[in-house]
Amino acid sequence: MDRRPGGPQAQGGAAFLLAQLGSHAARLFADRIAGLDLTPPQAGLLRMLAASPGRSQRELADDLGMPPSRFVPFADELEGRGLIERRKNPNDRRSHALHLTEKGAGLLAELREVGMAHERDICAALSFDEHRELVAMLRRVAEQQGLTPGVHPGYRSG
Amino acid sequence: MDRRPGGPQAQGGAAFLLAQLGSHAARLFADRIAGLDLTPPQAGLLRMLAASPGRSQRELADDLGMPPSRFVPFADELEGRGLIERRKNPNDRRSHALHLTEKGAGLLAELREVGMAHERDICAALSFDEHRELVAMLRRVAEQQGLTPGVHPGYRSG
DNA sequence: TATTGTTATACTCTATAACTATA
DNA sequence: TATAGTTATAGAGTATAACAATA
Repeated sequence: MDRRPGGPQAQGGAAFLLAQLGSHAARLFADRIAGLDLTPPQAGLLRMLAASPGRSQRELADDLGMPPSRFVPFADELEGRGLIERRKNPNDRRSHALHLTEKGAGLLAELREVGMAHERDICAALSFDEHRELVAMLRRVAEQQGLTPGVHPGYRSG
Repeated sequence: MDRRPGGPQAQGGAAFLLAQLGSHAARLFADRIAGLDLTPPQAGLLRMLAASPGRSQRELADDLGMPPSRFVPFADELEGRGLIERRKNPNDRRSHALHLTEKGAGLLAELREVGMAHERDICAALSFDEHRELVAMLRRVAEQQGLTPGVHPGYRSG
């Protein structure tokens, strides 16, 4: 029986473990990609641009959970580093269509390798089958909670 | 086969899902306990004081991942609300021994109920057995990653 | 001389809201 | 008149470091 004060659910329940492990995993990931001079939101944008190129800044800002005004200097830096580019939209000249550059695509490839190493480290305690089961359960929970696959605005800093 | 750009691990791996679900669960929990006028770090301190009363501010600040200077106004507010109290330590008069008041213990009881409702909501997609399996796996992962049970400094804001 | 708690300051981060150009 | 992007400003939140009391 769990006698830790605060109640078993509070400290040992799935919700708490998810929050604890999630913040741990996010911090570790941030440390890893710092070696590529990227922050988690920056990595997120690169992935989003690879998945669906040509979207407007406003849409992307919404997905990243940041106000449009904050997105501007955020995109400025990546553009200055030659990783993304703003293309003029001929149909609506107010909006910019954002795209990954070749250099950006190259960095994204490195990012994927880092991501796989990260996955291995986080799940080191699990067997191959257990890992598969865990992913399947987490996916169901995420879906039931209405979370969009592949994007989360929980990123912090950057 | 998973063809989403960014790679299957990046967006669908366990590490990503943990981060996504963890931040989701943490945000939802923060919303819930806002009804008790508590932030996640405040709730964390109440639980810590119930688990091990009489510790010094420095120790508690370390566990919460905040500098001692920030802990001062943080504890001030809870003391002002009559939820915790600073007792003089007769052995070392530099340090304060922090304790939960009766009122603080009462609020902690409410907090537990909120925590259980939170747990049910987050795991609504899982059967009883699946829930048990998930918790067991997450505990193993957390232990292998060297995380301290019951405490995590990933809290934000408050 | 080192450590606990505290205070003060300076800085980063962020959102709000004003502004422009297109529609 | 409404919207995309941008800029400016003001506010919150935070850490760093100086300080006082005690060891």
